[in-house]
Amino acid sequence: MNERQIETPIEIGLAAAIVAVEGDTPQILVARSEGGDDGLPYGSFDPLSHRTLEIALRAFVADQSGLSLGYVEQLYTFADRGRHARPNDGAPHVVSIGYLALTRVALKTDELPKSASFQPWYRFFPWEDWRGGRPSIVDREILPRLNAWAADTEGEKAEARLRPLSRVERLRFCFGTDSGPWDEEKVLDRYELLYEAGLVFEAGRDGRSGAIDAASARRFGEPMLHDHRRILATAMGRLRAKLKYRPVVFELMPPSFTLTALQRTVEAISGRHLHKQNFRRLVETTALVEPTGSRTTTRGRPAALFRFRRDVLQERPAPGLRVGKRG
Amino acid sequence: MNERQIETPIEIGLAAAIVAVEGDTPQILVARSEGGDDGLPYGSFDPLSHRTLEIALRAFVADQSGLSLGYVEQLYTFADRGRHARPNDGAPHVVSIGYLALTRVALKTDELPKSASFQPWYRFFPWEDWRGGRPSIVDREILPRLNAWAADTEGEKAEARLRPLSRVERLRFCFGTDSGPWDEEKVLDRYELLYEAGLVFEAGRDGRSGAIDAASARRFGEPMLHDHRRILATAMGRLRAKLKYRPVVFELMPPSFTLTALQRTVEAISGRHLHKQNFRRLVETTALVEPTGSRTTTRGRPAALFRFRRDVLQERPAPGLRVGKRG
DNA sequence: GTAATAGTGTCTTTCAGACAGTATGAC
DNA sequence: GTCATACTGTCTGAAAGACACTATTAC
Repeated sequence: MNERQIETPIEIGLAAAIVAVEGDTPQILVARSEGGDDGLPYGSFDPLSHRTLEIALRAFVADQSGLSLGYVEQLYTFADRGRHARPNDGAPHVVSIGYLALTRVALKTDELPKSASFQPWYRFFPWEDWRGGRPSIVDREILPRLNAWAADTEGEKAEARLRPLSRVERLRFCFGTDSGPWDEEKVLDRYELLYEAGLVFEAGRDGRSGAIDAASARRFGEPMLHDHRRILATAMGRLRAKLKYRPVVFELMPPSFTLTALQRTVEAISGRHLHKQNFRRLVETTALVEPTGSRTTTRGRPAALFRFRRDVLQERPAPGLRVGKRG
Repeated sequence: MNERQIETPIEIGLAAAIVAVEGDTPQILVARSEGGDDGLPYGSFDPLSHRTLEIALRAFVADQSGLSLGYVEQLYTFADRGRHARPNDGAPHVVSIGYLALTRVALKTDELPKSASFQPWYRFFPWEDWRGGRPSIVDREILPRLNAWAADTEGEKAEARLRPLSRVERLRFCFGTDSGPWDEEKVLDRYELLYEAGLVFEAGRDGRSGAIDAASARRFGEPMLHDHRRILATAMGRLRAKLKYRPVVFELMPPSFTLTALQRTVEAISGRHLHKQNFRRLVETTALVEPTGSRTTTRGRPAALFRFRRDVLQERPAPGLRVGKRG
């Protein structure tokens, strides 16, 4: 039942969504190509040089950007034909493996090579930031067009075999229409819906029928090369989910921080506003942090500084900040 | 910042953990090699024949076993050197992508090719079945040896750079020693711990120093070829986790079923006993099922039959059976 | 004093976990 | 009736979600 054969040259590509948070802006390391297009840092995997995928990833990131990554997590492997290259161009087939990585240094932008920079991730996903309430782009731009798309029953029929849900159902699932809830973890589902509806730039670039013109598409977030925006969407959703059951936020925080700064960071990532009191209680009851003893001196009342309690890693089964509907 | 090069021929292998539940036994499709060793169904990916990885997976499974898969989910991509082949044998480097698949038919064993069969998954992980209370193998075989391993501070030092947790800490984390909780989702962590401690057969086979002899190692579950048991551990952990927030159990159930049968299936997978009343309330409040109207005729009081309510897919944000400590 | 930010105290609702019971069939 | 399995009613305590209030600094 085991068989093996080689037919097409295959290349393994590694793409990394490297996240840092500065103040209340989550940032993503973006590599700009010669053509001026944005993409994720990308490198190919050579099994002779590196023993594992993760080692290779850390190496090429350090090599290209000088960043030493902390937390690294594999996301997903894509091998869809037609990715990257045009069909029949004789190029090797690319299988790309997406990674999420967290780092503390978003600041030293001047130490990065010229082609690389940290960019606010909501530039690529403007509809994902609900900290200031329901974003106007959802109601003004997205939902009207998606509703029109969902009303196209002809197009729907064509995809019926592949999709268990109807267009209206998917719309409700992704965007919580009809007063349904907004689930901030469904970043990838929403991006894919917008892609299929032809609203994002990449849909037109990939030659999808029904795609809107490139200029209008720019309103639906900055595009990225290849499927890098899709990988970023996967990373955002994964990070938003992971926050709740693993203490990964602390990978993004400095060694000591105020509780407000911690809350701002969680809010920045999850794209939602949290209740201050509930958040503090949550942090307290989970015993994820301990006071350092010192305090800040900013304007207003000075805040106590805290540090992450590494002990929780062994104490509790699944420590994280289980922020609920509004925290 | 983007670069590309090809140096070593690379082969993409797909390995599938195909799960079915029969009564209260979770089963896994096992392919037996000519040598009589167990492994997962395995095929290689040819980008010319198949457009996506998932399509290729479905095709080779259908081809080899005749099974048509329902739910399919990608797990993880491994590319560790030294996997599969001996070093320097000139063979292509193998990157293998693990998949979890669920299917309803565990029964038609006679239609499977001779080399394939469904096997109870607890044969490979005897310490993971806690339905009858704490398994004796944990206390009698595993913990004594792991405690001895954790007491070896010399060995510990060698791995200190790689591992943030000490051996004792990892032991507590994985097995909930010191009256800590048992987390049924940590299947992979436990397997990797046993591997590193040299207790499982694969550790000796891979030439790990400190591994116990092959005969004793058989007590720690049946081994599998390559890293297939590791992939199976990943699949089990993922499925146990997924049960709680997505309605995946129903992929394993017949079209109509009793609530008791549903509970047995959940228990079989999660390896824990659940409270009947709480389980029923859970199912009721989540509105995941609806009565079909008919009832069973077994001995004892006849049970009402239910079917999965497909509507929940669009109604609630993350429907699943959030079974808690004891359900 | 005012502006600004930090940090409680406590109420209500929901829901997980557990108790012990009653119902309906085959024999 | 007995045996076996299906099903339910309700208590308890722990959190989630929300309310409004007090505290400490700079100016």
